[in-house]
Parts: sequence; structure tokens; C-alpha cells
Amino acid sequence: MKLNNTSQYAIRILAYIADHKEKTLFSATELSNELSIPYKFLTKIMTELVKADFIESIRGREGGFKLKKDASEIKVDDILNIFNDSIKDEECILGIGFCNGMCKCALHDQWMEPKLLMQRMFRESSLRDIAGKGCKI
Amino acid sequence: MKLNNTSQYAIRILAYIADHKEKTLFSATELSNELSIPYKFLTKIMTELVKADFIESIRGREGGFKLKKDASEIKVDDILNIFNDSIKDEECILGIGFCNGMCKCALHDQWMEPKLLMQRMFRESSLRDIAGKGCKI
DNA sequence: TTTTAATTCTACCTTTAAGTAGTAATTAAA
DNA sequence: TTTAATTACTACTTAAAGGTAGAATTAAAA
Repeated sequence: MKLNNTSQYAIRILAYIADHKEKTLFSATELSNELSIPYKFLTKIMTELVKADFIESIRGREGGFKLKKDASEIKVDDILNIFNDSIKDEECILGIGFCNGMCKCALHDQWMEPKLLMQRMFRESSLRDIAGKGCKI
Repeated sequence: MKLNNTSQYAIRILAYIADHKEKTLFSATELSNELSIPYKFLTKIMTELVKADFIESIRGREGGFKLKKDASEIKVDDILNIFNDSIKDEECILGIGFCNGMCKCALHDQWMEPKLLMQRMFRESSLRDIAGKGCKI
């Protein structure tokens, strides 16, 4: 019962960048070192964040990465969505075909409340909310 | 953000068995058919459930499986524990080293409430509670 | 005693997530 | 204009989850 590694890394990367408002550009090397994320894996994730338009990249010498949107406009759930890791409404905790009013799984009712809480947490927490709130590694 | 397939299958298998009190023995073939779980994968899971002492197996012709404990004594969390899939107290949603009072991750505080709810749901739901509450597949 | 229907065991195969390697492209500084 | 520092791209490797195959074992029924 966990987020996948890629999602975890992506959230930590973006939160780190959002946290350091004094800096304008972050290199992959810095992010990799500061956040203890394997360099090559990090650059792979950065490319996806660029494609998803959350991050702008400056190529070439003295280049780097920076946020493309305001930190308050990026929700944790938006990040999870890039990696297909957010909690879908129709998702069933026991993995049965259709889990809803007509045919629900054995844990459907108990799962409802924690599921909604988690969805709210992801949908309402922006990078601004979580930046600087925690340790890096 | 989901339970692994094996955990889902195991919960559904045990809930099914707990639900049919009129029957005393369940063959792998029946369970596989009724729950739409691949036969060979199911037997693998059954073996683990037997080793974990939740299920008793009767070998040979006319054999099968049955619950070894009372349904009220088996919690969903006990099942998840077999497959290392329960939510540990120290588990961090962003996967950082030690996520506690001293050094917590950026989502630590928001994660607290849904995490405790889920832990309670798993720890307090017994097979008896969930048996017969849902569709099979 | 043989057959048959069942579980168990060992080993393998497939798919996906996670991570690595090497090189090309880009750009500012020297 | 060359060099160094940077991101981007393509392809590969490794590890884990998910799933399959086949033979061995067991024990009731015929």
C-alpha cells in the first residue's frame, strides 16, 4: 500500500524546488545530491515533468530546471496523475470489476472514508502548502 | 496507491470461505472458478495461507480447504501481514528514511489522518465483518 | 489394489517497475 | 572557435510482481 517510487521522487523534487524561492535554476546534479535520488533516474523523471509542463528546462551550460507554474497551482494529485498513481474514484481496494452501488466489494463501505480523505489530501495539497515542511531525505 | 494482487486475492478467498458457513470444504477448482482467480496462482496463495495457519488443508481425493480459525478472529490486517502489505507505523508516504517527529516528510502531517483510518479499518475488520458483504468478482 | 481427484513442490516464464549507460544536442564561457 | 557543462534521447539491465507448467504426493472411492 504505497505510492510508486517515481511519484515519491517527483513530489520531493518539486517540493524542493518550490521551497528554494531564492534560487532560480536547479541542476540535475544538485537535485540528485540534495535529494539522494540516482542521477540518471532523476533526469528521466525531470524529462517527464518538463513534458507535463510543470517544469521548464534551460539546456546547455549554466542551464537547469525551474518551476513553470506557481507553486500554489500545482497540486500533489496533479503530480500523481502524470505517473498514473492517483486514487481513481472507481478504483476498488479489492480489485473487483465494478465496485459501486450495484455490485460492491466486501470492503467497499469501510474503504469509502479513508479513500475520500486521501483523495482530498492529494487534491488540496499544493506545492506551496508542502514546500519547506519536511526533511529532504 | 493500491494493495498488491496477491493481498486482494487472499482477502477475497478468505471472505468467500467465511461467507459459506454451510459448506465445510472448498476445492481450489471451486475457489478459482467462483472468484475468477487463475487456478495455479490461487493454489500458490492457498499454500501460503495454510503455512500462515489461517487455512487447514485436507489432501487427497475429496480434500480441500477450510478455515482454521473463527472468522471473527482473522482481521484483514493479519492477511495483509502475510504478504508484507499492511501499513506500517513508520512507513512514510514519500519514502524518506525516518519519517517521524524529528525528521518528517513534507506530507507527514496530512498523511497522518488517512493513514490511521486505514490502519484502523484493516485492524478492526474481521472476516466475519466483511463476509457476505460484497460481490465475488 | 488401482484409479482418480485433490493438494504440494519445484522450477520456470512474462510483465512491469526501477535503475543504468552511453551518446547526442545545446549553449555559455573561456 | 573550442571547451565544458548542461539537458534530451535511446537503449539496455536488474529486480520484483504476477502468473504458469508439470510432476510428486496423498487419500478416498471404485
